Amino acid sequence: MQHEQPQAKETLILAAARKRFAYYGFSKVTMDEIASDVGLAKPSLYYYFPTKENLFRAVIGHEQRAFTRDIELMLKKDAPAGEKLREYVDMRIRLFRELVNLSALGVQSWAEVSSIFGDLFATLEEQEQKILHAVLLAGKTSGDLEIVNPAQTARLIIHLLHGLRLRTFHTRRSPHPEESVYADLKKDSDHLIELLLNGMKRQQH
Amino acid sequence: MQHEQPQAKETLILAAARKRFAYYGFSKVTMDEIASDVGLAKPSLYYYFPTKENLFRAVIGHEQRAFTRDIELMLKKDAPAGEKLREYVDMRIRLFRELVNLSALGVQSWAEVSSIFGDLFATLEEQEQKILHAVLLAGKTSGDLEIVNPAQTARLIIHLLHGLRLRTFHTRRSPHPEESVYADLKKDSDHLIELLLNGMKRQQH
DNA sequence: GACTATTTTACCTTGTTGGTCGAAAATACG
DNA sequence: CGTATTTTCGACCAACAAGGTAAAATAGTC
Repeated sequence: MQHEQPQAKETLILAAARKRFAYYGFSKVTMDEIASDVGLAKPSLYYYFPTKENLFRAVIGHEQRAFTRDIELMLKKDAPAGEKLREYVDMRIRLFRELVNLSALGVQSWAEVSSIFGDLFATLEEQEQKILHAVLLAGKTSGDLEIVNPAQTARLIIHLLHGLRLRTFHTRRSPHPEESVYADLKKDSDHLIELLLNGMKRQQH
Repeated sequence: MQHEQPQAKETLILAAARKRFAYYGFSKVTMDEIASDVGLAKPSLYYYFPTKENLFRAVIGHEQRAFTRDIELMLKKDAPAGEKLREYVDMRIRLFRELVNLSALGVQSWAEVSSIFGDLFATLEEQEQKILHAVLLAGKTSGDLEIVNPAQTARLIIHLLHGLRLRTFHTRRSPHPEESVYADLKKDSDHLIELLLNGMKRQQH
């Protein structure tokens, strides 16, 4: 016999977990804290989520799905491909920033935590490939962009943007990247997109 | 033989510790992390500070001394006692907020952490008593305020403001008080001061 | 080379924390 | 009211993290 709204409790736990992970990062948050936040004893959490890692991944998955939904909404707009590309970059940096916050680290390296993300990243990259491919294809079809191979170009853009994001790990000095780190990332990313768009724009006669 | 600038290393450690304590709170910060931040191995910290608690208290003491210096600067201004009282309240709330951040808590209660503050609070309260007494006495002397017993009034004000600050612990729901908690505290504190000033203001004829 | 200051490696002890289990409590239904 | 199911919790365990120590190594100066 089902209690009313069992998923409601799961949602509460996810929200509480997300809040703490976002501030303290994965390793510094304890299951005890999350349990207290939702008014339960620690063992109760294991009724809904088998492990701490599982709970963390559920939080990440939730963020990713929200990101994907937002991207899809953005793509539905009637806008030139270039504008969609720029918008996509902004949204991707926001997701990246959020994931960095969610896994903010003590002595634990990013490598340790990225193993928890595991296949979540692979899934995200697949989605990104589809998104960018669709954007570039639409641009080619509409005549906005000159692209020989949209799929290959999409993959290159993804790799370049990823490389720019990776660079932020090598320049940071404190547990949380300073605002300037994200500002620099955005500047570089926007610059890259503008250069690529200039190269892809069909000549105006 | 002295290495160059030994206090320099202490200052670096204090700065690194303060930064981490301010974000993560006393219990979640590890000595390992602080050591890494200043490029040392953990045992090196114990060369400069005997315990983690000692380091924390040194950080708190530093904040307090800065607060006291700022207060003394403010008091040197040529301004009416009422205005100085209002300014004092603002500065005291800022210090309180900073100390709350510096000791932000996981499951650890404020009571546990306040034992670390120990005599630091007693020292601070002594200073506050002197400060407020001086302000009220100056007001009485200048004719701005009607006060029978400035020392007793100073003590009452300190206790009332302290009570308002204590209330914030019973209403908070997350590891870090929301902005609104401090906004409410400021509103109540300002209101208190205005009421007291109205009662103390010498009648204008 | 002697002396002092600073740092590090290796280590110890204790408490924390992820996680489990069995039982109790709460809820729903006939 | 009895039974079934869901949810919760106190007590507990094992592994590891973290505060702290000691001895040795390193660096600087005379």
